[in-house]
Amino acid sequence: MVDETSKSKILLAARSVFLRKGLAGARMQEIADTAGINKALLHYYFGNKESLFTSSFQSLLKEILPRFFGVFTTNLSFEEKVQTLARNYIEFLSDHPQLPVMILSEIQREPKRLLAQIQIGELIDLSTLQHQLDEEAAQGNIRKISVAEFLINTISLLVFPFAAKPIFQNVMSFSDSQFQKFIDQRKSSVSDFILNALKPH
Amino acid sequence: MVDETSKSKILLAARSVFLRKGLAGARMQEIADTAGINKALLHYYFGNKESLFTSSFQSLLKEILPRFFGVFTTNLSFEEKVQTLARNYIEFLSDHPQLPVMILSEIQREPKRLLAQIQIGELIDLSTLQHQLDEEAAQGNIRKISVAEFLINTISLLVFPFAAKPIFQNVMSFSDSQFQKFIDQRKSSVSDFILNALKPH
DNA sequence: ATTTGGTTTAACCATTTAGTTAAAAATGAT
DNA sequence: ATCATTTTTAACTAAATGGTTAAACCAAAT
Repeated sequence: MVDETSKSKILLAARSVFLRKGLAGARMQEIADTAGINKALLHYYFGNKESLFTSSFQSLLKEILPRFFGVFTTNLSFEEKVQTLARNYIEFLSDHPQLPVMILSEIQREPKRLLAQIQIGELIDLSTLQHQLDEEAAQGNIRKISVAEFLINTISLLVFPFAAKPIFQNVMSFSDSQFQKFIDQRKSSVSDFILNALKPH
Repeated sequence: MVDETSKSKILLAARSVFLRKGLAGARMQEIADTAGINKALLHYYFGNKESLFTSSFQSLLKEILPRFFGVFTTNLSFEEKVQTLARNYIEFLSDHPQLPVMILSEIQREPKRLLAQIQIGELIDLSTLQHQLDEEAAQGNIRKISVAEFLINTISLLVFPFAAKPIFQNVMSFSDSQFQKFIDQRKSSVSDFILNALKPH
């Protein structure tokens, strides 16, 4: 059963408007309209714009972070982890292509306020992942690589194409459906690319 | 000799403020103050905020695009092109880490207005690059790869770490200098990563 | 029937901000 | 010295916008 309280309707609406306009560009009135309620109720529940933004950001992160990093707490093999990660990211971001840019830009603009909410440490144990990478390297399955480099390379390949979607489509003269086709292929091609790059000499 | 006209001082100041605050978040007064002139002169030269934004964006692109894509019009070998690309991107973005997010977010927010200014076609000939990739593949130097996939993978690996800088530093507990050290290593490690990924079976 | 909490209405305030204006001052070329 | 151009000053307008308020309304629970 869907949560249809006004509070959650507001959070959903705020998410959608902030996603398109950012904090500074969003209008409280538009959020109220989108939520199908009035401006007074916005302030009744959330006090002011910033606190609404923070709340909506928080509820968003709560939803997506486990989806993005949950795979690291599984028992999958290294190869399977990479493949699962790629599928998870690409499938979710295909439905929310504007998400990366909005998150990145709001964090860049006010890092302290938002970073506090991102406690990835609870979702991904860096030292365990580093152990797995070392283990694979010791067994000659992959080259030696630091967890920092592995993570940033993997996430870069998965997320950036969505962040750069409009400019990429422009450069390549891709229609929306061509872009989506290209992106779908990446579910496998990105993991191939990464696993190849990590193949021992 | 540096161009010290008011007009160019304004463009520089606008660039810096828009870079930090974005179009909606920027204040004309702050731009005037940064430029060391008054608000009336802003409007005297640029009429309104949007036209100032467009002008400053245009002057910015004119400066950075050749730096980013000029390598594709050289006679360098494929390997050297990748290496040069990596160096160029990383060196420039190290000095302007906020640039990617601001460009991506403004393009996402108003694609038509800004994409018109990005005529990468004049800087990078896709079919020539595709030929070079095919050629290398035919000679057994690399795997077969489309120009779209090659470009997006390469640019992703080079640009995304800067876009994600604050969150990455947070996750990794990297200080600024640790981040810079990590980034410096990527001048070679990214090209290695790419060239490995493209090594034939 | 009354209370309670959520919700609407609609008017209102205060502030910020883009943009304007007109006159004066500075600057530099002729 | 004069003239055109650039720049400043400072006050002003108009609009947008975040936020407030108080009274009324409604539905469900008691």
